[in-house]
Amino acid sequence: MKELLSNIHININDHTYLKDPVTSDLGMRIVTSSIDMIDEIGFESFTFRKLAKVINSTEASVYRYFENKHKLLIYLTSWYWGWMEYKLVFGLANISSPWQRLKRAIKLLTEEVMEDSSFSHINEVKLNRIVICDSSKVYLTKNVDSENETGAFYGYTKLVKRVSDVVLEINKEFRFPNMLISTIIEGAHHQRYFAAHLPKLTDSLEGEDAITSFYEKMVIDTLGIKNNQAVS
Amino acid sequence: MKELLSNIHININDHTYLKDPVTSDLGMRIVTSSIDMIDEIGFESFTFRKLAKVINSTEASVYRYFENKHKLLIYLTSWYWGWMEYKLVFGLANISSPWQRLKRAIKLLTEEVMEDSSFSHINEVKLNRIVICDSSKVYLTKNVDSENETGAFYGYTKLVKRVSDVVLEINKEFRFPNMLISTIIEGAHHQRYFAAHLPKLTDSLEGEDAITSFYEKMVIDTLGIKNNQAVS
DNA sequence: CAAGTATGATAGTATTACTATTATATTTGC
DNA sequence: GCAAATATAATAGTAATACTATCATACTTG
Repeated sequence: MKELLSNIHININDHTYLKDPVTSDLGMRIVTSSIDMIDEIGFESFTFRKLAKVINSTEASVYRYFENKHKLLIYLTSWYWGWMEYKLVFGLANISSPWQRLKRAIKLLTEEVMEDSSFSHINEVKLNRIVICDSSKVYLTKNVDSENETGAFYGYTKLVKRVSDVVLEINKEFRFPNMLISTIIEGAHHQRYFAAHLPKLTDSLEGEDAITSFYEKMVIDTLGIKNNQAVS
Repeated sequence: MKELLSNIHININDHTYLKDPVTSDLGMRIVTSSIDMIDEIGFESFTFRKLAKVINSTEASVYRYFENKHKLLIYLTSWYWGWMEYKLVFGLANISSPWQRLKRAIKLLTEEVMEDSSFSHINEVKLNRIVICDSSKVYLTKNVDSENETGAFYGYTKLVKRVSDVVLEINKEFRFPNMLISTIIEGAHHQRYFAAHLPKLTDSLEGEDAITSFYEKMVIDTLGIKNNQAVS
């Protein structure tokens, strides 16, 4: 997937920024360094003032790109979901068996993230950690509804829809496709966090990715083994 | 469950407060009104200054009970998990069938919360909404590890342990008991939030609690139907 | 009734989350 | 190659937040 497409670009809803950061050097530095900083000191301690200092710019200049740090977080998480969707579309291309498609999708959504050299200004490993810690903070606020109207969570819902459509390919009578997929996405993130910080809330297995194993088993069992080619 | 036990008291780890709020009138007002306010304006907008005004006290007095609003949130969520555990113990008393015990536990953990008149200073319906929106914010910070050491999340882990023990009663070979239970607790909360604000991420059913139905099905299917008396 | 404890009143500080203004580069269009 | 537009830097300022400190008073308890 690396250098195949040199000009891939993840589209982000333009309500999240005031000025598109990919259109300038300063914008790229804002994105790159904000990822570094949020990963390092946490979203709560992160401020535009600190960021400006690191990138040798000013607070006012950063504000020309993003209204506030919350909007910047929406931008970063939207990028992440867009990136995941792009990886999903690639990963499922030419795979015709619905069970295989679903298993690949689950793996992608739950496994640990590796760096992707296609996007030099974004460190996907760090961004993944940010998504795990902070992505729920973008919608767990009193402004969800108005922000949702502006399309702030479009990338996330689009990804969920795409995977739940695969679920429906397998069992079109299944009544909970979106619940199933959003449960595994959020669940896998939580479990990775628990594994690192609150191990009593999770389980680990020797020499195996317990999280991916669990969610794969869960989905297969929940969808039923009737015409299940999943075991193969 | 109402007036059976007039002196029930939920024990909270004393690292979460500076002065136990149940020991004074001011303390009770802090707890009661902070629940009202956080539910109404959201945790981000909630400040001790605003709270003090509402309870006719001062910022400094509130600070004598809680170090900061984050600690207050830990107190509130700990109370909630303690309360859930108390309801769980009650709800499972004298039920000997493990499957019945598990089904009752899932129902309790995933269903909508009703008010409990045993605790007059706490509105459980509002507190449940706060837990749904804000409980993850207590551990999704850079201080998790040190706060965990002080026992801040003990109530939550204890509840998860108790239910995962029921899982192991049914299938002691099951490799993911904690993951399963923490997934349904966090999952059910998320899904209720999605149902209210981001409906594309969930599914709803006419005349039925889709969330409880889904998680019950999920757990039953995932644990296997071998010696399953669950359907009965 | 004295001594301790809890609360209230008031004030003050550092930091955050912005907004505004002006000057200086840099790019682009002709 | 130059004018016009645009982007950024420099600086300053404000309101709100998240506290901390001090002192007076009221209330409780031994």
